Amino acid sequence: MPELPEVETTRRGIAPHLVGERVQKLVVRQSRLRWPVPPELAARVEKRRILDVSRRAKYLLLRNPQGTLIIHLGMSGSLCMVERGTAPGPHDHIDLRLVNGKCLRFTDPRRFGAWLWTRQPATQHELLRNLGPEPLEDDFNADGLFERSRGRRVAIKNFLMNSHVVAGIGNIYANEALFRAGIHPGRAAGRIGRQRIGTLVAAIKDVLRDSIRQGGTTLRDFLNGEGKPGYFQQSLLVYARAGDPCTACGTPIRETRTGQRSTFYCPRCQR
DNA sequence: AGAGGTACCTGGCAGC
DNA sequence: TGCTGCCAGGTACCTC
Repeated sequence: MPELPEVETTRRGIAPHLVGERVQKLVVRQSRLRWPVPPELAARVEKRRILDVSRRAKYLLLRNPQGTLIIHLGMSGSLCMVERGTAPGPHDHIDLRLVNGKCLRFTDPRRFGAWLWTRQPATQHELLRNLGPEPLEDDFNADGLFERSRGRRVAIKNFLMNSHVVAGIGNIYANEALFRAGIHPGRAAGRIGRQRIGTLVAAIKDVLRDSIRQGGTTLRDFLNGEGKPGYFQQSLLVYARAGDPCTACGTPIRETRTGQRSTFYCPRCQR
C-alpha cells in the first residue's frame, strides 16, 4: 500500500495524538506479521511516554526514553486513532492504548507490516542502517544519483525502487516521476546523462511533495491517521491509466510488467 | 557484485 | 451463484 507520501501523511495524522502521551497497554491480537512481534515489546513501551514520532523511508519511529518502536505498514497496513472500546475488526492486529483514553490501532489484512523494537538510535537498526538518502532531503541530489547509477544496467524504474539507492519510492511514484521527467522506465540507469538525472531528481521531489500536500494516494484502502483517504490519485498521470490518453500528447498509456510489478508510461513522451 | 525471481498473506474482482 | 486465477501500494532473501 503505502509509499513515502502515505507514510508521511500517516505520521502527520497520528503524531499530534501521540507525542508526549503515556502508553498504558499494548494489545497484540495477531503477532504473526512480516516478522513476529517481539514478545518483550509490550514491556518496552508500556508505562512510558512517547517522545516523538518520526519517519525514515517507509518506517515510522515512535521513540520513548528506552528506545524506539519501529512500525512498517507493508503493502496493506494502516494506522488510525480510535476511541478506547471501539470493537476491533478481523484485521485490527495491534492496539497501542494511551493513558488518556485514545488508542492507536494497526490494521493490516495482508500482514506484510512489522512492529519491531530497537534501542536508540533507530537509524542503527539493521533494517535502516543501509538505506539510501531521504528523497526530500538535500543529500538526495543529481550528483549523488548520477554517481550511484554509473555502470548499472538495471532499468531506471527498478533502480529507483531500490531502497538502498533512495528510500521510500515505490511503484506508483517511480512511474509518476519517470513520466514527469520524460524518461523511459526500462532505460538502463547507467545510460542516463547527468542533465536528465538532474531532471529526474527534481521530478521525484516534486511528485512526492505534491502527493504529501494532497494527503497521499488512496487506490483501494489507504486511510490516514484520522481514517480519511488521500486525494493524490486524481493527480496520477500514468499509474493505472493503461490505454488512457497521455495528458501531454494523447498517445495511449502503455502497460508492461517486470517481475510482479506493473509499469505505466507514455511511449512517445518517455525515451 | 549485480540482476532477476520468489516468498510472505489476504481480499477483491474478472472471467468462466 | 460459485469457483479459479490473477492482481495489489513492500522488501528480504535466494539463485544465477
